[in-house]
Amino acid sequence: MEKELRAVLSIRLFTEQKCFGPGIAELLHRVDEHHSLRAAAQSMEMAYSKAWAITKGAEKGLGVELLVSTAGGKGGGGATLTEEARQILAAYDRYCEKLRAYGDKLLKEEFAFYKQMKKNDPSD
Amino acid sequence: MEKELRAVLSIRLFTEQKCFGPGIAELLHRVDEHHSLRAAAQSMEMAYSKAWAITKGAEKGLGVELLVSTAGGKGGGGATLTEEARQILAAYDRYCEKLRAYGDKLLKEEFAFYKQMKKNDPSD
DNA sequence: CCGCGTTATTCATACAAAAATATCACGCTT
DNA sequence: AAGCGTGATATTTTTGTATGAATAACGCGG
Repeated sequence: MEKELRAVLSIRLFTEQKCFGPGIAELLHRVDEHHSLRAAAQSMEMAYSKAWAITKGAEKGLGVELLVSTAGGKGGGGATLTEEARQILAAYDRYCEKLRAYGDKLLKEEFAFYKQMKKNDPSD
Repeated sequence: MEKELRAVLSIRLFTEQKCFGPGIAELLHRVDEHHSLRAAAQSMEMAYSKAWAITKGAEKGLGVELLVSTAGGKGGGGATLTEEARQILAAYDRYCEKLRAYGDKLLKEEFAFYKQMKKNDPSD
């Protein structure tokens, strides 16, 4: 019976306010997929009002427009990502991936003693 | 007017359950300082009941005793860290420090374009 | 020209997480 | 033996956050 130790990183970007994290990142990915903010929110079981709020917050914090939206018309309208949104999203994804990769490697180094500690524990 | 972009990492350790994070880490540091769980919690404006709950949760998750406590007696009792707690705490601190250092370096690399993006933004 | 489905926005409510409170046991000290 | 300040624990209260409803504007399609 092995208790595997793992690290979970939550990675958020701030300017003068919280502006980008895993929530908005996944949301933007899904907007790109569904071409609609409402459909994106629904697909991840997030209330539309929250989806709208976090995109507004991110746009305000970053000082960058993230969505191009149209209301009415074919299909009722929709939303797509700006070029800036794509760049930021891609950078965030790379940043998270590299940081987690390093975190995994580092965990093995710094907590090598923990396995041993548990092995010598008679209560386990 | 410079909007400095920064990353905030929240680093938590899990086994089969959440067991160690910044809250318990700071709490343990303060127990070491105050020789009391109650005083430690108070010093960081944390409810004692929460302090007790997170130490129990950490002990259960890690499978390791973290505190040696006595109730009653001189000063009413107190709590000190076990040797295992010291080791884990030290490892967690080193882990966080190295990860954040790498995160800072990586942020400059991956988000270099962002500064430029903002410079070219006429709305700013 | 009316209906449909979207974006945009606010707001009251429900739910979950955190904090405060209450209670008891403990064992020195006086 | 009573009091003090602690640890231990359950219960109640408060706070924060997410949700879903309500409303309006928009513009294509039938």
